[in-house]
Amino acid sequence: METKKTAGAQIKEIAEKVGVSQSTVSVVLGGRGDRIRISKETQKKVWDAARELNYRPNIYARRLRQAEEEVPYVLAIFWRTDNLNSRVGRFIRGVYEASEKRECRVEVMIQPYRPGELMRHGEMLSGNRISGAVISGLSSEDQEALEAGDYTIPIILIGRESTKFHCVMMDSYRSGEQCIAYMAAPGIKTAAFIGFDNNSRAERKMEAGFMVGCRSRNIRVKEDWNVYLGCSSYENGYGAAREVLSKIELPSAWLVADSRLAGGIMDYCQDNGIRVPEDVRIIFFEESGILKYNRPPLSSVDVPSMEMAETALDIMLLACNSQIDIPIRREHLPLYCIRESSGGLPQDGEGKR
Amino acid sequence: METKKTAGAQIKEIAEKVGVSQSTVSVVLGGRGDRIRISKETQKKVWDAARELNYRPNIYARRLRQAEEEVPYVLAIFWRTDNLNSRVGRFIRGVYEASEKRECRVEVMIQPYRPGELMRHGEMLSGNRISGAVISGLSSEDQEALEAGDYTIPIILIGRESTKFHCVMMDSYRSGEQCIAYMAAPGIKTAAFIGFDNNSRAERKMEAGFMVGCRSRNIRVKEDWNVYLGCSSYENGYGAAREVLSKIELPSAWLVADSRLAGGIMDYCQDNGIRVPEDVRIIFFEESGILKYNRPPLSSVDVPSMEMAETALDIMLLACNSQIDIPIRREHLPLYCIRESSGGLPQDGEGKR
DNA sequence: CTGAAAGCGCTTACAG
DNA sequence: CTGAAAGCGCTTACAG
Repeated sequence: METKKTAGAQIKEIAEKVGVSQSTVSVVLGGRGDRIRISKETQKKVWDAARELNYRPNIYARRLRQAEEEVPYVLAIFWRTDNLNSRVGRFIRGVYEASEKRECRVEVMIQPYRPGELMRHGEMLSGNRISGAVISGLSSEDQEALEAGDYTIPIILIGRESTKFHCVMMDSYRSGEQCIAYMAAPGIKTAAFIGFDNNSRAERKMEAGFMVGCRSRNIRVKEDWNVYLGCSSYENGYGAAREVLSKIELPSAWLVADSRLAGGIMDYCQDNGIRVPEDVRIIFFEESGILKYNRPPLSSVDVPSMEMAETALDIMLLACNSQIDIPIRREHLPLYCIRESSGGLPQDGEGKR
Repeated sequence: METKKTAGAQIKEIAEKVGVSQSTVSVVLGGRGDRIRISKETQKKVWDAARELNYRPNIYARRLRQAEEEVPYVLAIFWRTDNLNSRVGRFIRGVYEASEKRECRVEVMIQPYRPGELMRHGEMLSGNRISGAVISGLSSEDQEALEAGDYTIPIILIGRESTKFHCVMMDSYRSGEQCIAYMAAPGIKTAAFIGFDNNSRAERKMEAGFMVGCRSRNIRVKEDWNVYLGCSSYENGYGAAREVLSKIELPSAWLVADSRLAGGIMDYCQDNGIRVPEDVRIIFFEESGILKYNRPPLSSVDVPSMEMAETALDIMLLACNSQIDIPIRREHLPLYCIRESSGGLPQDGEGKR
């Protein structure tokens, strides 16, 4: 019928070469030679032949044969190589904990991809070789290529809108709104947003939510007061703080789109006698393990990776089990680490929603 | 012979229920119903039955059947749930890039485990269901349990010594030595190490290397000058700097075991007119994306996760292909991010070895 | 101690 | 448009 597909030797060839049966080879290579009492001599011949023929066991065949009670789901997580930072760790943890909670076996494969090259792994997405896929860090280009394809498995985008696929994202607008809610206080008169020139859609939404939230609280904001930087650097942070402070009236509340600007901003304030949080309240986007250990401890908002992972898993399970045919879209509230820099410290010491 | 193993419905049952052949069911569920022109009606019946019987495809059977030219290696990475930070991302990236370099297909599974519960996944390690395993963050307890077992697949420990398994680690001793080499300069008179009470073996080695390196350069060090903290906090960093400065003569060079102490240490220096790097040169252990944006930019040493991943992959490939029977042990030099806080800035702006 | 044979759950050429 | 049958590469009872 069909011809042999895989390159490389298999158990059969080893058996032929050594002149023993396949079972013997299998037992030896499976490490059970001694237990089944295959002669030392035969064992050695088998190992030698395996090495010589460059044998590589087919893990899938083994797994199929040794079938477990419960067939696991195989979830592939596609993550951009240039973005493999701590968020991927939290995401993985989220998937793991959610799978425990749901009491289902999920095998997590992680597939890094370079921006622009997602479709090099296209065969994995369209070949029914996984139960579902989560794709993070998609560029417009990659998304377009992806949407041109046809898939039977559920595909879940993280942090990107799509009409064709499921998507799980952070509600950036509400996160901006909520930030000012955390910082608002009777005395606060003005507010400003510090972001970037080439800002993402999510960042623009966060800014919009922040501005609207300010206005609804009668905290004065102006497009003009906001600062847009070319990139993160100490100098840009320092300069941004100076620029904002030259225009606004204190006390003020700031939302900063990147915590790497913290050093420059905080130093400018300190150098100029601006007290945080008394004169300026600040929340930074993107939590870093180090913000907490600043003086004052710095507040942050971040993508709730663990929760988003849980949702992604749920969508996969749902899609695998009941053939939902319309894409699901879920927005999550961000993760707040509210510390002193934003004004009030919640009672539990460190507020995480 | 043997009885059916897996729970849940299979293609066969769906076929029986609907009254069609297995091929038809397979084609429909594989998303090729239209292409093969299965009637819409049959397709619907198949889907309905699949849902009703709670069908879950066996991915391994699919993969075996659709065998590719090259059988991939399946590498499982065991990582502690409480340690899923940015290092796991770098490690994954390292494995990916190394597998590209070696031109071999490697499927990376990531298996989080809770400290003390590694052996809950023991069956995965001993069942020949993967090509090899990398285990990071092993506790003594888990290691002991692990070493009691018997395995045919290569197991590679990250950052732990073992006589039974392969191991890949950072050369902490040399990293301490090298840190003082970076900070040494004619004027530097003293040096100190800031670490923790419950320090790890690796930390003790780093301290030892640092001390020896100092002495060999005639930079004065004393056990008494070193400070050992209970945990990381702003206050502990601040206090540690005060304590060290009360004993030593300037200029001095410090190696600090945790970059989260940076805030407190740098603030104490600033508050007391101690200039970094003129009076005190500092290197912190553990790189954080934010250190670079401090003023002065802070130097760090860190575990070279990507390189270690590459080595781990090489060991797995070697072990899979030639049955090395003695454990391999490889030590790596750390990753240095040398910035202004340690004195000299290398010519390329940011020195990474 | 070793071999012949069944079968894990799927997909795919092929015949009709 | 659908079915019968082969076979992916392994492991495992069972017979000898």
